[in-house]
Order: sequence, then C-alpha cells, then structure tokens
Amino acid sequence: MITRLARQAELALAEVELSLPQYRLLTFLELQGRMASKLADDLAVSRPSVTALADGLVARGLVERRSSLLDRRRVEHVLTDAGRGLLAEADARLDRRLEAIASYLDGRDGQVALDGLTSWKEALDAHRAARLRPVKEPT
Amino acid sequence: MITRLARQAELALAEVELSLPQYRLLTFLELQGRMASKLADDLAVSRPSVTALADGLVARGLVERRSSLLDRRRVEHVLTDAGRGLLAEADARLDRRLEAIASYLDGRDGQVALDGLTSWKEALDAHRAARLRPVKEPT
DNA sequence: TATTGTTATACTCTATAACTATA
DNA sequence: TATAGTTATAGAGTATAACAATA
Repeated sequence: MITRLARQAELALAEVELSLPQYRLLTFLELQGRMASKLADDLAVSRPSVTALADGLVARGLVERRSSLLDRRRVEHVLTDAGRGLLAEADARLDRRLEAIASYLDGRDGQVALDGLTSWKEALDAHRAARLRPVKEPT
Repeated sequence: MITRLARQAELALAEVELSLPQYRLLTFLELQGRMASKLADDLAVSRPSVTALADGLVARGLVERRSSLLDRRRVEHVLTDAGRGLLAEADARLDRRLEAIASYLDGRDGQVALDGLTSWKEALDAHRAARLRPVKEPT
C-alpha cells in the first residue's frame, strides 16, 4: 500500500512542481544546513544524485550552496526564503491530499491512519541512525 | 514521512530489481488481467507510461500481453508464473524492510504503525473509485 | 592516501503530442 | 468521430565509474 500512497504524494507535490525526491531534500534542510555527503546519507541516495537534485533546486532559487569555511571541500546547502515558503506550501498540499484519501475511511479510522504515518517518523529516524552508525558486533 | 518511507520501499524492491512503479503494476495484475487504459487509471499515470512500464516487465517474462478477442484495440496484461513468483518475493522483501524499520518503535507502537499502513488500502481503493467515477453534483 | 563533490554516461519513469488501428 | 494503444521526444532521478580539489 505504501507504494500507492507514495504515488498520491508524488501527485500532490507535482501541484507545486516539486518531485518527491526534491521535497525530501527540502525537508532535510528545514532545520539546518547540510553538506552533500550528509544529505546523501539522510536521503539514502548516492552523492551524484544529491548534486543533480540540488542543481535543480538551486536553479529555482529554493536552495543556496555555500563553500564551507572550515573545510573547503565541503558544500553547505541552506533553504532560501523562497524555498522555505514553497516547502510550507508543499507540506500543506501533501497533508490535504492524505487527509482527503483518509476521509474515505469510516469515522475514527481515518485519523488513526494519519496518526500512524506520523509515528513512522520516529522509526525512520532511529533506523537511519542505526544504518549510519551500525552497532558494533561483539567479538 | 510518507516520502521517506517510500524511498525505503524503493530500496527494498531494488533488491529484486523491481522499481516502485513496476511493483505497483504487478500488484494490480495479481488478481486479474487488465487492459492498459484500466492500468493507467489504477496507477494514476498516463497511458504511454503504462506501455513503457509493461515493456520492461514483458521483456523480463514477468507479464504477458494478449490482444483482446472482443475488442481488438485492447491489450490485456496478465502475470506469468515468473511474475507471480517475483511479486511474492518482492512482497516479502518489502514487508521485511518495513518491519525492520517499525521495530525501532517501542513495543506495541511498531505494530500500530504497520497496521496503520494496511488500513490505507481501503482508503486508497475508495479514493480511486471516487476519482474514476466522480459523484455527480446535484444541480 | 582518504574524503568531498562534480562530471560523464546510461537507464528508467514520467508527460505531452502525434500517430495507427479499431470501433 | 471516439477510443485503445504505441511511438517520438524531452526532462528528471538514479547509479557507477572516473575525475578534481582539498585534507
């Protein structure tokens, strides 16, 4: 089911001309700037994919790239005001679409379905942390 | 969150060399053959996208195309035995991945998250039915 | 040498427009 | 005329391999 829901999310984001991967990148920039390698880990894509993804967002003025002063190999990515604004709009469209779909469920079930999605954030964060910093097997 | 979960689903499916859209198509063929236009509606993609998507699956022997005897314009798509087998394997990989992620939630919450996803099927089916056959506005 | 990021290249998914075949 | 499907074409996301710059 997750795959069909994902397609609906993709369609909702298309309303603001954002692809699903672009949206994912923006959400990771919402709270803090990120260097490309970090973003690749966060998004679970290759580094060249991050370059390509960011290219489009930079061209549209949604993201800004800055060379790190501490380590000139690094490129920090930050949301512009326009990027922050579009992200808010995208979030709203996405929520609206999911709520519209959930509304077909009887009574309380719709809210349960929506809340269920929210709880996945915690799981994904924990899973990502474990993936990036795998538990050392005891010898 | 749905978008990050979708990426994890994509990675799980990549283990059996299926893309997320290909998997979606296979799931719609599981119960019955479908003509291309119907698939386009089900998948919420254009008809040319269905052609391209099916091309790859036919080339791999997972799906078979048959001209309809009743209306020679129509092309029915059916799962081959290989297709049915790979779909089962894909389902297993997907479930395993989602369960692994949900396992990072405390106790019962993981099961609630998984069950929440299941309930979306009903909502999506109802939403699709309404989308294809919109309620006539009373004049 | 190792790490960060980009470029080169190729494949898939997607859409729109134009086309063929059939109804 | 209308519908089912494909072909042509173009743009985006993805990966791997090779490269440049910096540490």
